[in-house]
Amino acid sequence: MSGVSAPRQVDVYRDEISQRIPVHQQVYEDLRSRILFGELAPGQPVTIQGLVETLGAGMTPVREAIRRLTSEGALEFQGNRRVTVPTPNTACIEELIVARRALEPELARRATHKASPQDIDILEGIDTALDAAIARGDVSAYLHLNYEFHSKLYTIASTPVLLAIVEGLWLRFGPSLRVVCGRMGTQNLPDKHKETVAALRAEDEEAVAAAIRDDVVQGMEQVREVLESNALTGEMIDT
Amino acid sequence: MSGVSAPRQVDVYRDEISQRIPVHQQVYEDLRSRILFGELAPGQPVTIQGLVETLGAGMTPVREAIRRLTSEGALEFQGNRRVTVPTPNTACIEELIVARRALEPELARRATHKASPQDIDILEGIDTALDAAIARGDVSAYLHLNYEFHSKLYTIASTPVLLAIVEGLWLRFGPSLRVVCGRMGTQNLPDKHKETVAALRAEDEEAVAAAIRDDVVQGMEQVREVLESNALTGEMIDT
DNA sequence: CAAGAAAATTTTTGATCAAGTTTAGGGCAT
DNA sequence: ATGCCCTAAACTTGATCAAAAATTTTCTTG
Repeated sequence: MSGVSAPRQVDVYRDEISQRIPVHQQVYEDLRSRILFGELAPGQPVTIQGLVETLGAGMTPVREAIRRLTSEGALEFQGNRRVTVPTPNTACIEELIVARRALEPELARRATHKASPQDIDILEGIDTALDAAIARGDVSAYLHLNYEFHSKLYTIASTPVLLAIVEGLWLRFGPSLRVVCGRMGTQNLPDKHKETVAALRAEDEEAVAAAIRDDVVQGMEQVREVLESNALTGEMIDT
Repeated sequence: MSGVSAPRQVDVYRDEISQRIPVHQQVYEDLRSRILFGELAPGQPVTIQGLVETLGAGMTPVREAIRRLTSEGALEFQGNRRVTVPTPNTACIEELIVARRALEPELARRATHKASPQDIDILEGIDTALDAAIARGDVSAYLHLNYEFHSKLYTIASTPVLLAIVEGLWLRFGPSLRVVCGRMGTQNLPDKHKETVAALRAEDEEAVAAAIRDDVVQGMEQVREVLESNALTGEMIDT
């Protein structure tokens, strides 16, 4: 071809801003966020073609995202080719409690000495915003900020394997958290974030681990309660 | 609710013979097995088109299988569109030790009371075959049977969430086990399977958990040792 | 004649493949 | 050693085929 002095068409676009993110990655992140924060309710079916139309993406990327989320437990094969957001039962919640209680304090412990003062400030800032969200009854903001607090803390630990496991756990009970808020409101959602921040400032490993353990157990117990009362009242899976 | 809901859905004969397994599932299982048992070495690149040609499958199913395994930690994005079998470093092994030590004894404990005499017989049979494999230096058989022993035990626990997590852990250190065997042979690979079986027969939860804990720690320490000696001797990792 | 259920048809959705487009990495020339 | 170009591989789309759900039709029975 000629093009001796021909400028290449895509020469400048390769800056940092461009960041060619593959479509399957975008779809994955979008779906993941919507599941994690309860925008897709438990039991809700997720169809490939529906996502293709909604997101305007091709079929293969959507399939890849669904496979990925299925293997993370965020979606569930419903027997015959159907995929839904899972509805955890009591036994599942029990397992999640065991796993979170075993792993998250460990992550918190490892984050203790690695947390810089700025990190702790950020965590405190998240918690402040979280309190504000609770005060005005903003469920979505509460869910996002609560996740952000834990995620930030665990990221500080710099333990990628443990982090991946725990993030997978959050995907499993995330949809239920919104149901809990719908039942109990945001007022009765105590946490141990201030204790966590104080223990981090004191660099007290055990105290950080204990605060996170209490936070985790407290939160999961509420999920279990609401789940059991839901199972009793009626299986209303309305749209 | 429409109370009719007559079970007019006649069960298709698909139970026994038909069993139409999707291609993406077959590819997933094939790849998973090859990674878990070290047929794909750590660091080895995995290309989509290579698999398409090797397996004779289409591109979409292969992509789905790779996404799934990537999200399970069995494969790894190598930055720019490249996928390889991960090469765990010491920090990664440390994390795996923490996670396995936290979760597998818990699974074993829960399996104790659910294990039927037949289940225990099966476990003992696997261990006998395992000893035979060690005696004749059959690395592949050793790897398969060792996995089978643990997998069988954890399946008995009937805790799907914990099981999924632990199987994910196995995928991460599986490729390294073959490297360990290549270094140390099969003779010096002690386990605590007989102690486990005896404790199961006695229905002694704590003893079962302790045996599995020792087995896990013992095995992972060997992985760590070989990994460190490998890191010292040959930096064969591409820059 | 009406009502309900079984069967057949339609329609929606999932699974797979093949072709076109884009991008990263290696080879080659200067 | 540096920069351009070319190849090979990843990414994406659209089309096609098969399977399952929804709907309609028809047949049987009270």
